[in-house]
Amino acid sequence: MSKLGSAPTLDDVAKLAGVSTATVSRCLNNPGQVVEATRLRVQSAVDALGYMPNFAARVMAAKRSSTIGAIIPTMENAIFARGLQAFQEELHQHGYTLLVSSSAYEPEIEEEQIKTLVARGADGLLLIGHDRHPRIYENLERWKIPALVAWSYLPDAQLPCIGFDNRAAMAELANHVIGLGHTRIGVISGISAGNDRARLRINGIQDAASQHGLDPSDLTIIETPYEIENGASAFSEVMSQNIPPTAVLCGNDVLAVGALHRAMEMGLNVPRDISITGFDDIELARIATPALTTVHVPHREMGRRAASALIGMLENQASGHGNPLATHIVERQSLGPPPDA
Amino acid sequence: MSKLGSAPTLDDVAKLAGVSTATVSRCLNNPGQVVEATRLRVQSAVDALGYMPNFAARVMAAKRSSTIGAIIPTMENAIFARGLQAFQEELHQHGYTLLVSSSAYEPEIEEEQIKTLVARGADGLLLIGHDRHPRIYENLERWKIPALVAWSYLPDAQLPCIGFDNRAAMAELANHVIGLGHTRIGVISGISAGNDRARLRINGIQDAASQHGLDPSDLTIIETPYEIENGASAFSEVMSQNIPPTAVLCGNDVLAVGALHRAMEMGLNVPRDISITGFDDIELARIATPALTTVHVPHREMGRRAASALIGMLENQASGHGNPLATHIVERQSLGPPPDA
DNA sequence: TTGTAAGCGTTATCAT
DNA sequence: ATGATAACGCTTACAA
Repeated sequence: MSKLGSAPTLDDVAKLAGVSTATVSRCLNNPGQVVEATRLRVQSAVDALGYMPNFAARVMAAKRSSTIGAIIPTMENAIFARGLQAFQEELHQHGYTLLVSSSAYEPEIEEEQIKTLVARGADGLLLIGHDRHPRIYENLERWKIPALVAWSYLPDAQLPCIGFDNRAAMAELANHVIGLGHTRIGVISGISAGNDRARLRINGIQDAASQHGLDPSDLTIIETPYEIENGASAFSEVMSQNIPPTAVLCGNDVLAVGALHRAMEMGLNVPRDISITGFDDIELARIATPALTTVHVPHREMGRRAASALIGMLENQASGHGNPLATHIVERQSLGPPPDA
Repeated sequence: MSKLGSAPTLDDVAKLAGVSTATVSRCLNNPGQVVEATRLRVQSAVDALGYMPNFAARVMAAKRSSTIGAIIPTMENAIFARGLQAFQEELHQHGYTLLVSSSAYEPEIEEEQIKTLVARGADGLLLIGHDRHPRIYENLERWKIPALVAWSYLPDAQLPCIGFDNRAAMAELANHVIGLGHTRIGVISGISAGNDRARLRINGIQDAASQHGLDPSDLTIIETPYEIENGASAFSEVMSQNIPPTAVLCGNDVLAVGALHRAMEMGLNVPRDISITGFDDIELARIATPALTTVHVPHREMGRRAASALIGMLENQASGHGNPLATHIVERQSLGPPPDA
């Protein structure tokens, strides 16, 4: 019997409708199994009481939550926003709810968040990138909870993944930059430790350098957390060398916008005096001044595909594996030939 | 008895440690009540099994979840990011977990999200702004679930609130603009229906106009969803009048950045040819070109205070009511005197 | 200090 | 088509 002022329960509804709790439960979950007349009676009892099923009780009894958990590195900028949005839209269409939390790029926080999400009964997990402690993969296996990695495609990863080839994508851009005549190149990267996307993008630049006969160890590489302000500081640092670079490739658009801003403050004209590029193609890249030349990532499609793949793993024991997504360079105004060309 | 390959339960831990489930539960929740020796034994059983308490079961048994739900209008831009971040940090310090969902500025979605969060056992709710269907307030009361409104302070609101006076804040800015000599003023607002913040900011501008002997009905007001692109279109529209305004006040920084960008595309110099202002003081405002003159909102403090107030309501039946927070104008480069002054 | 056992609100398996 | 009833995994009086 429900106490006054608490949320009504299945039992309250059943009593009011004059049926058993089992019937009420069926009305809610398998309306087809119940005859029209009873269904109507139950429905009005539900409405009258403002009944809402108790989620915890439902999860316990059904042993599934129709909930997917996602742990993303940050919500502070738009890097993951579009992809996650598409991910959640696709999940919603299939009757799943998304629970999101962020790890602030901290491995320990990510591990804690994974536990929290599993404890909350998530049926499956979306993780960003591959770099994490082996213990986490062991636990996931032990708990038998399907997980999918996004934002990074690796052919031989431990977990199925939906994403793009960060290394090749950045190499393509770097090749283009070098092809324009740049030989002194600065790199402003995110912190690469524990972040395969950042690491692979650096590798991509190194690949392109080697390929063009440049010495990869001549690259000036600065690593800094993905924040606009840090992009600005790193730009100052990279430009303060004896022979400053003529092009600065940034690990993402956020860093690039910071660099762009600092260049302006330093009285440098982009791209006449210095070229700057980004990665991701978030909205910021379009509205920056000058608009940012960057690598376009198909965020929405990645989110959609990740959702389908994960649902496939949950419902059809599908492998979840797919093919890498294609990226492409978006040429805007921040990249040009080197000044002395 | 737990089946192989499922997550271990309290019972498994109890058996392994040779104690009752009650004792294991105490070790986890009130370690003080248990003697050192047993505690250690239990702890190693927990570790050995990789035990994680089942959240749903815990919520059912304890009848509280230590979870707070927040429904914010959007995650797509940074408007709510900082405040929410501070909110969640403060909650975390007090042992609460935050569950966030977004309503996309849709009243029906918000209502659905509230139900979902309540069904999931949220102990309390954070809502943005006051405008919503009375039924929602009735339900909240019926379910006896404490809720707090943030981002808008209203002295006689139905729910306790932590926020600032949107009307006065915008009036202060408008007064400043008019004081500079502007008489033809355009307004690019968010959709005001169902959004008291947007509505009150418009009212603030109207207040300032009246106060200076201008006719509030002479203001050109365009309402459009908070997106950069919309700010740009609205700017075109507001400038296409016979006698265009010399200053355009935007309902938030996102719209203002769009307007700024379009002004540049139109070959207008800001602020020489046209002044543009924002509201919120998000990071975007600082890095825009030119940097945006805007109203600074103490987002982090608001988030912190909201968390404290809500926890107070949950734990000490405190009223949750506080005083309005102060805002202030941040003068940067997008506002100047009118061209003909 | 520790154990026993009664719930918590559903779902799902049997009967009927 | 519907009704009993046994789980589900945990917390918390109450007993010992």
